[in-house]
Amino acid sequence: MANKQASITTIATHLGLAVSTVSRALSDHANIREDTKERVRQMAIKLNYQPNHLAAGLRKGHSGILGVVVPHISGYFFPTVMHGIEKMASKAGFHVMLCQSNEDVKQERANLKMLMNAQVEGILISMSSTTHDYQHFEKVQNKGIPLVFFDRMPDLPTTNAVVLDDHQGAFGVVKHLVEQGCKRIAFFSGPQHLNINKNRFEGYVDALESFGLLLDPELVFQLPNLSKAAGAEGMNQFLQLDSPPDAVFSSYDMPAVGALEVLQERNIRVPQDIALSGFSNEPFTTLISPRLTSVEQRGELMGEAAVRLFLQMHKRTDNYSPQRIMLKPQIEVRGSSLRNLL
Amino acid sequence: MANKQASITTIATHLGLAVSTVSRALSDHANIREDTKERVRQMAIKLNYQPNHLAAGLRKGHSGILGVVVPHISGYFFPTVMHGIEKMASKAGFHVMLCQSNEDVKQERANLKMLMNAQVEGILISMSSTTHDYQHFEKVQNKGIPLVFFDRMPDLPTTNAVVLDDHQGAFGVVKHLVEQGCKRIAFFSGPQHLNINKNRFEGYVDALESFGLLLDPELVFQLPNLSKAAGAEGMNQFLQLDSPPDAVFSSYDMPAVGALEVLQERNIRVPQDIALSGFSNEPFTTLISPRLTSVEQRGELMGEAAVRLFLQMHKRTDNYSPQRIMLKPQIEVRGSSLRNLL
DNA sequence: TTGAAAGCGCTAACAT
DNA sequence: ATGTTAGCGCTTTCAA
Repeated sequence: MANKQASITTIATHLGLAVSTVSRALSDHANIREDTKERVRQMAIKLNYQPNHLAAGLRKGHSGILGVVVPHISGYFFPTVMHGIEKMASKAGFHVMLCQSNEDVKQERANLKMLMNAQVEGILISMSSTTHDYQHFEKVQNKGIPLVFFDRMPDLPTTNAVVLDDHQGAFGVVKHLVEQGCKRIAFFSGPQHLNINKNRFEGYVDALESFGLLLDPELVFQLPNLSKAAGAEGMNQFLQLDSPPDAVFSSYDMPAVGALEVLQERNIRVPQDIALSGFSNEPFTTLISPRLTSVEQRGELMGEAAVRLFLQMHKRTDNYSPQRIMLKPQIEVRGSSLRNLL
Repeated sequence: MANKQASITTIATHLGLAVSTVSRALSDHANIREDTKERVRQMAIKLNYQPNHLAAGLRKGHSGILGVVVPHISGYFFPTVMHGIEKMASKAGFHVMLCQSNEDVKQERANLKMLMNAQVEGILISMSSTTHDYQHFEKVQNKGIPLVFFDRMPDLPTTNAVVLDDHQGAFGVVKHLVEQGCKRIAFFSGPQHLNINKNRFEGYVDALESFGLLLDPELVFQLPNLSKAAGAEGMNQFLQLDSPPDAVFSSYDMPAVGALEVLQERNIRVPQDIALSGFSNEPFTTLISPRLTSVEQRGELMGEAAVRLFLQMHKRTDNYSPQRIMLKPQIEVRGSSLRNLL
């Protein structure tokens, strides 16, 4: 029962007007008589006219589309960021085109290419974890398409990005643990080539130094992945040490749960014997017992800020000095690390 | 440093060929000499040519874009579905354009309009909870644009949809609870105008009847929202009854956690005194203690199936008889409801 | 205030 | 095997 698509031309013919007049009437151009506008609007409704963005975009030279590439649409963090992006973008009149790289550089490259073909006016991207060279990013920038990274970014002088201050987040957690009387603070670390993990680790190291604690390599566990099992493995390893830690700070929440389960099985008290903290503030942190101390990543804010940065770059096409926006993390102290309950 | 966009015309001029030849060469048309193709390809690379999808779409009369509308990009379920959608759509060569309605009909209408303007070739949508009239859906269908609902759908004869068999899921949970020896099974119900909640409730009711249990209205609590607090409220209400339930089945996971916390505070044992089940199988169900029995919703599968259904409809533009795909739920039995541990 | 006409980049008849 | 040409639906000079 498909109606034939009504176009501006259709309206024009029906009304005995020129297409240009109709076009202007529809975009509320000043030099069109009000009654003409009204007639056009009525006819548009009558014919169920829908503007064709493709045609308008082609003619005007911009598509009104904003491209987004995430490593994956799952878990808690990325959807939250996307929520912020979509909200802000649609408010600014942009359509969001979404891709996932599945943590694979090849797909990431394909995604960027495809988005450029779709004539997006900008791309917001969080790098895949397998991305080590950045030529595909340069290609985008060379085309003059604003490229904004969020959360995961390459460390280049040309990088525009919105990131969490992971260093400060990690530093703050360690500070808190020290205040709770912890002296041997262990660390679960993620893959170091991602800026976020590097910064979390450095925040941990710097905090130890600041508070006069030694960095013991035995107390740093490289997570093979970000699962509960990985955390359990790390925890078991720590417990075999001659002098086990009195706190474990995990770069991610899920491994912290793995650690917690190991501790509960062995009847080691949390936080009294070993305090625990994660990072990301996933919703489940408040559902487990004890509740898990963690660092809020401000995903929605991050998404909004990324769009805002894009909008800035979009305005000034002249040479624009790269900008990095650092969001302040917020440490959510909960039962897993809070010893002084009074 | 923005390169001037190279077009097919640019390539043609550089090579002294006609645009049509270049166009054909690039799409690997049979009637073009191999060496010509090669020259064109080389020049395309040299000039850093990127095809313009807008132009191609306009000319060919289809955009290669698939529109998706979700109530919100947050929580666990919708991102999971989107993951499946994006995966499948990109495999089929479609770009995904994403909107959220924020559970607001007005925004939902605006989203559909916008997607139609963007000339999407189909729309996958999960209805907002405030949608009660369906005219905007009919508009889409009248334009001949395939419209596929997932999870939340209007009950119309024209509805194409992929949904979970919520009735069967709920029935199965009650059956399991009965098998665990529960006799007074209470229910947390969601807003009844959404098909999913209606079906879950009916599954509960039908199961009670099947197993010879009476439906006691006192044991049905209408959730004011889907929060932990709502579940706690319902649980407290049940506990004040003269004869409280020995099982609570919540239409959603989060309220079940609220109920669990109330029970733990009062030292009521789960599952021995009161068994508990949720619905949705959110990741946190395996992180809390006891682990929460729940119903897996197959989000990724649902997304994939929705795209597949769209692809079917897309092929046959002739009159297509509406199809509804029912995904089989899977009941994940866990500690919160498992009494016979041997 | 309105109209005529060109053209965005591409594809697809229809030539040759 | 390649070229010529028209046109997708829209915006925007330029002209009236």
